[in-house]
Amino acid sequence: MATEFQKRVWDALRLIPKGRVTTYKAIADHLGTRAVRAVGSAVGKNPYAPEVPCHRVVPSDGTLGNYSAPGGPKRKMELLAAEGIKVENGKIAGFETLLFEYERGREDG
DNA sequence: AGCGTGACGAACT
DNA sequence: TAGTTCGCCACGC
Repeated sequence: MATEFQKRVWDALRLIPKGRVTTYKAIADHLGTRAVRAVGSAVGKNPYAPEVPCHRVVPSDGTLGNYSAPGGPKRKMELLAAEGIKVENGKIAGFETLLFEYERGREDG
């Protein structure tokens, strides 16, 4: 079994719509933490790989980042391509456009 | 309880 | 623009 923190992360990944991508920063902020490291670490420990779209998570840099799964970042790129997300030169095509953000109940905009 | 590491981020040089 | 460094929180030993 995993810790509560990890479950928070994996649950957040499931909120990512298909054909979209999010950033570790967004998740970290969504969880209320500032350590994107802790998030990435939890994502990497994601045992529900096919159930949790960990491949839809990318750094704020717009790059693929890393991938612990058997295949490496290359496999991650193919997974994104299967979602309709194209990757060029190891970076997300239209990253800022496909970027998905979590709602925080903001009303001021 | 303390030290080192990690699927990152932002600032500095 | 590119490379390097510190900080962050949680996990494992």
